[in-house]
Amino acid sequence: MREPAVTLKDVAKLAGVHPATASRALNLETRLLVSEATASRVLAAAAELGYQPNAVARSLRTRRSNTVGVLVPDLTNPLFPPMVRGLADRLESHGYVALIGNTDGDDARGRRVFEQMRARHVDGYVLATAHLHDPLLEDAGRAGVPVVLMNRVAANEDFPAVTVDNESGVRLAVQYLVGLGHRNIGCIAGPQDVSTGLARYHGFQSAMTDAGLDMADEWLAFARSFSIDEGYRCARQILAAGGRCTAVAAGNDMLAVGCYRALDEAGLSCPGDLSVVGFNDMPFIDMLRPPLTTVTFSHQQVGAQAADLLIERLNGGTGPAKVVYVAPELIIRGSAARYP
Amino acid sequence: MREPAVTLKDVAKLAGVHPATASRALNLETRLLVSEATASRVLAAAAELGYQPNAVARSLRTRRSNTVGVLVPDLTNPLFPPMVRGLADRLESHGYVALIGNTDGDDARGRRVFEQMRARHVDGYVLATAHLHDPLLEDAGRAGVPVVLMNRVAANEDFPAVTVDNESGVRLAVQYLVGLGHRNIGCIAGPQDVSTGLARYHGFQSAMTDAGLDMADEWLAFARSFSIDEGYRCARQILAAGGRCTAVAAGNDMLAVGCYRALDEAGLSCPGDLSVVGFNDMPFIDMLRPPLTTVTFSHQQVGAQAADLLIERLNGGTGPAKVVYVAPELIIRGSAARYP
DNA sequence: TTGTAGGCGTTATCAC
DNA sequence: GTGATAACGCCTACAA
Repeated sequence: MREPAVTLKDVAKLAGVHPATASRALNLETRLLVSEATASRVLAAAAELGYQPNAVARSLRTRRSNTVGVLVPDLTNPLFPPMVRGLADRLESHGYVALIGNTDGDDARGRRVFEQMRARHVDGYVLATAHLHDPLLEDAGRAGVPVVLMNRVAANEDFPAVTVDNESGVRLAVQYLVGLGHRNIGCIAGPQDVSTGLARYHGFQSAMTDAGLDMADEWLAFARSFSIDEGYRCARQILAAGGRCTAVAAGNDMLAVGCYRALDEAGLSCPGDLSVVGFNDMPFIDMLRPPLTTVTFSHQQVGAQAADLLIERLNGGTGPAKVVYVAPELIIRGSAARYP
Repeated sequence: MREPAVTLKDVAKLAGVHPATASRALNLETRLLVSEATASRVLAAAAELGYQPNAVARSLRTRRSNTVGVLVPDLTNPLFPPMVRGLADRLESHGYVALIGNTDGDDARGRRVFEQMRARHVDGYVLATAHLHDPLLEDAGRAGVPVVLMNRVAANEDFPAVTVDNESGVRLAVQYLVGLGHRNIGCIAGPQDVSTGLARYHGFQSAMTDAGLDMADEWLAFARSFSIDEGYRCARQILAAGGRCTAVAAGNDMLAVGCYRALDEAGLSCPGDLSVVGFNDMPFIDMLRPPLTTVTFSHQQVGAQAADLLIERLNGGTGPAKVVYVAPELIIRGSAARYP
């Protein structure tokens, strides 16, 4: 039933050469070490037998695997699939395959997957899960494995990273709300231990200050994760605080969706009773009721750039870590209205 | 900079035993072959050095990898992330890690990823990409690697599989439309070379026949993929055909979303001008405008069951392939209205 | 109970 | 240019 795999030795025998020679002929880098004639004989033999090199054995010998570990905090957040796609496409075109791991925001799980990947000799990592101060990053740094951060950055800039300019993005959103006449603006901030949560909150603060507006504590809530549930919880908290909060800036679209749910449940309307802006412009968010006004950027591009940064490292590139900031753009849809 | 990895030999030396003994002490299965005392000495040494077994070497030796290859047609379809999550969770609890590959509906790409995974010695596959007649499946069968199908099944029932009962699901949806008074019901069918597309179309046909209704060719369109774009194209085609089609059953939610877009663009309203029902109840579909009436089932459960079926095979289970059908349920929301 | 030896499939480093 | 040999790190008969 189970056909024994054809190995290099088989190819060599059929071609009438030594396995080492066959190996040289089969690898582009070493093919020039071998005579034209034998090379083609080996290639023919390989084709005839349907030879597929055993990646595991090769990896053991070469200590490389042409494999990249990708850690994502939450695949069910539609933001990430396009990013992963941009990343995997680019990696693939350079001969690498991406191993995707979902951590569900669980650090312990993230570490397990990370170690598993290391045990499998991944050549590098792309982490979309980084905390500001992340022990995983220190370990990775110590192990000397190239690491690139995606979507999030770390507190120190030791690692190459790609992210949207979060602060500017939120400023765009808040300025827009202010321009619509809003003065009492609340904020559902994301987790403050990851860069996206922190930077967006900072952007909110500075935009409010610039506009000469005060931030009311009761209209400020911190989500423990970028999830719909947490957005819902925070929105209820802000709603319960009462007062005349007329607009809310959410730390990302998932939180904004949670906010929609809270409004629905309270019999309130968006943007009639409350204007809402999000961040990320994730897929499908334009089809909600109302379509969400949010901050957009190219997710695929973030992934592709992360791949580029990693490949640079994998090719031996050194020097200071590049941190790439992708430009955000406000995309105006229907979730924010003029006030009064 | 790069610390040399600690190996079994290091552990053995520190514990003052032979590497073979260390190996036995470290593996649960063989630990009983070693004296209590030395076992704990080895374990202590391993802990002290932070020993992590080299999975590549182990895999080369044992021809197993505790690794499962998962092929998904489109990660950006929100249906799949929860499935993958249910699958990965269950696999992980049995000591396996899932390698996720996205094929983007591209067969050639799917094959490349499949081969890559095979070269990495995955112990089995979970394929959500299967065509009715899929050469990949034959190859896999010949190679003797356990394969389980997820979401889709193959034409022959040689492979264990988990899927929702597509035919019944669509019948539920069509019966509902009929109950609302619709007589002129169209269909945006999915690709007919995959089981979901075919079975749902069959369900549509039989439900129409049972209801004593005729299917009009001009209100029938076949999508080339389960994508928003194709749903849009098909909906425009049906709209252009004119006549009095008052309801449409879409092959899945992505197609229904495309249908929404076509209606929007034509200045038509749903469900006012056209009732629409979908299939899958994918995440976020309940928040669209209008919330989609669709056929639901537990995505995580499909993934978890697929994992169970595979694990059974991996544990040497044999016998005829089980095909598990998960029960569908109609979930009524706002996209279908009474007619007239 | 522990040590020895061999090999999984490749590739790198020697010789020839 | 090609062949022989060793080694990557681990596991497992077999021997002691």
